Amino acid sequence: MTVAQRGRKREAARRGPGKRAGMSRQQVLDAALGLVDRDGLKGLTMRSLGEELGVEAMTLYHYVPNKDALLDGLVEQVFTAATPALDGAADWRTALHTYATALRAGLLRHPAVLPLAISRPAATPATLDEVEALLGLLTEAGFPLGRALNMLNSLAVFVIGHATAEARIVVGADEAGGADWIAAQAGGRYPLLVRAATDGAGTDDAERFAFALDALLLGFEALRPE
Amino acid sequence: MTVAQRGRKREAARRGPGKRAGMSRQQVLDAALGLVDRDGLKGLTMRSLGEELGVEAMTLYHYVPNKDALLDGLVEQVFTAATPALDGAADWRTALHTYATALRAGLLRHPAVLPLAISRPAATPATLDEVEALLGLLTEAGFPLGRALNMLNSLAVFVIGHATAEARIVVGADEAGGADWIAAQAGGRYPLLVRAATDGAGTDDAERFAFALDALLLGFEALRPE
DNA sequence: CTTGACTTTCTTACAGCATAAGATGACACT
DNA sequence: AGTGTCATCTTATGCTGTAAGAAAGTCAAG
Repeated sequence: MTVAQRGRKREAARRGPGKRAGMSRQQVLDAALGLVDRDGLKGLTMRSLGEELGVEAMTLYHYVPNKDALLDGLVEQVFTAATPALDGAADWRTALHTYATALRAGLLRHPAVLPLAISRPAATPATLDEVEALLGLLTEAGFPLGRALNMLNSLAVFVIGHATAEARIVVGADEAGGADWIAAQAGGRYPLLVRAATDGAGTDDAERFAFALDALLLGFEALRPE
Repeated sequence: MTVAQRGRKREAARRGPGKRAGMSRQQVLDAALGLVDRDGLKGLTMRSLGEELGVEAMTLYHYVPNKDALLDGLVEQVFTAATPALDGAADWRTALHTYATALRAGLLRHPAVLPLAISRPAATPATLDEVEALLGLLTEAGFPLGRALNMLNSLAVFVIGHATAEARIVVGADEAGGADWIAAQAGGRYPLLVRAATDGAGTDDAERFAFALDALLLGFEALRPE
């Protein structure tokens, strides 16, 4: 589509049927992720991905049963890369804090994939390892198993949700929802909102995340049995 | 609610150009929401929506500039309906609790729309009123304005994220991620996860939401200045 | 060295999608 | 009666995912 795309595309070298391009599912996923990062979700079509790899679109169906599976693979990919390695023993509070912070950072490296992430469960070996380890820490600390699981799930939802909200991926993005807009909506009806918008108060994403994360973990602590 | 929503499609009565069908943006949105509730996001096409309303697809472009705007309208619709009316003075804790609980319930009435909701900001009059009121409560309680805004945003993200995760809208849904699956993945590698899965521990969505909400609000309280 | 199965790729084709452009008729004013 | 504006339909275009099958390479067995 763009100049950049033409630059990146492999020289297609007019291959006939039978001539192998030598690909793997992993390469397909990598290329797809790159494409999504560059052109957004809408930029990922079987045709464009094929072009990226110097291959016809239908060839991809040999590595992936259909496009939905490709998207699932993308999410899996992102999660695996974003899941931090937990280095041994720490108290559960700092472990969860580290986990959440690293996960957020990792997810924000591929913002366009996030809308897919919330509705698709990603159970990769990496995440399972992580969850198991964290469950160990939490149960040791006195949380019942079910509650510990709830905590981890909530934390994951929390991080993914925040990351998704931060990366406002509005496809047809042409919004103008600033202070002026709010003020125009109804003059004196929203004094606090207008003040906040003009101040720029409460707009720092990282700060909001840090604050809310602290609050959540503090709340978990407060609700700990014993 | 409307005729279309009840599933009774209008008889298309072969209308010529110029013959009015007498519609409104609101009717279009209502029909679209009904269609999405019934057939899912993929079931909503301009053609199907037109058929639902007894009208050609292109006619819809008179009420909506393009499909993306239609989707935005859908989100707006759902949020407006889901935003609870806040009845006057209460302490901020219970106000936020009520707000979050009602919002979750409202959102879950249209699960298929939720994947759209996280990435699309919905600033409707109803939500603005609500936010302004809650901001009032929070600043009165001693929270700085920026922090109060952060709290509300985080709470919204929290609720939307939870609701979206609850309504697992995997389009090509054919997962089997139960205890057996986890066990099969790696025999004794995930003892806690397997135990949780077989127990069914930590699987109640409503309970998880209630618990995490309590934790978050408790954390907010703990981080309150003064 | 030939044969035949299997794998990977390409080719062609189709139905469905959003939507651009413009024709058509009906109503509200003048 | 004439004119303009609005709501609708008609037609057409270039996308999309993917089904079906042909072609060419690789490889194992006879």
